[in-house]
Amino acid sequence: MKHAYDIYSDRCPTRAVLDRIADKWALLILDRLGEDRARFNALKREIEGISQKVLSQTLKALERDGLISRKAFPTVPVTVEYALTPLGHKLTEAVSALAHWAEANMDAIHKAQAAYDQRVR
Amino acid sequence: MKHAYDIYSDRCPTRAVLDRIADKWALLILDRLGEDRARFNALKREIEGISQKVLSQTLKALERDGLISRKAFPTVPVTVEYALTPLGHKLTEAVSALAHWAEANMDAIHKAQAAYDQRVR
DNA sequence: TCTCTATGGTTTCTGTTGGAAACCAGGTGC
DNA sequence: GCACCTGGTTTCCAACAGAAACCATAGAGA
Repeated sequence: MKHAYDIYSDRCPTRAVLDRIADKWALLILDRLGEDRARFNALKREIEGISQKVLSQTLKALERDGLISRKAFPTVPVTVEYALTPLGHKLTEAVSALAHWAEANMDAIHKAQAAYDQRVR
Repeated sequence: MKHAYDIYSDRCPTRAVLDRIADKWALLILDRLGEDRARFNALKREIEGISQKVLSQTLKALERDGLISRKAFPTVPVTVEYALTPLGHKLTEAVSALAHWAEANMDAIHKAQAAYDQRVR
């Protein structure tokens, strides 16, 4: 057995991790940082719709999990740069696949939704 | 251009889709149905900690998006079977990768968290 | 008959969360 | 002094998640 964890188990610590990465904003941040490092306000601008609070919270959580790194430069005004760690980088393949699956299969989903709404109405 | 969608854009419909699949319970359900079809109460038992309400809601949403199918058999008591559609099946590779990344990298995350908590304390 | 089981849900209530906006600290230019 | 840049934190309210109760149907057992 490679590891004793079971994602289906209530008490398994992997659940807490899944809960964190199975989050719209965390996924978008990881996907964006997979392209290149970025600063706080750049993330805020590029990931449209994210609030400062949620961005700040999510970055902090991702940093605590060792998925991203935070570097502050004593410039004026202060510059803070976020980047993927090696651990986080391994994640981005899966994350990227998920994010871009949504882009690639949007049409099929639209059709399914329309069909469902017609059936159920 | 293969498609005109941009996951980083606020108004892009892919955002709604990402919001739905970037959900702890939806991911676990999809991952579980990737193994084999299952009935309502089987899902409820196997995916520990999910409530009936959330399971019901999530299944309904996934069905509307065309990712899973629902079949009701007029047995007594009624039997309802959920399974992946072809569209949903394409998703499970990415979903599975995400869910099992959490299992595989739990140790590294634990270490990162401990290190972070020590630094920040 | 009356109760207990099972099925697959819906409803109700309450605590936690998410997002919008305001606020904050430090420093520079006008 | 005043505005403005950075990267945040705080405040407030509406929306959501989860726990528990409830529902309809029907078969088994006492």
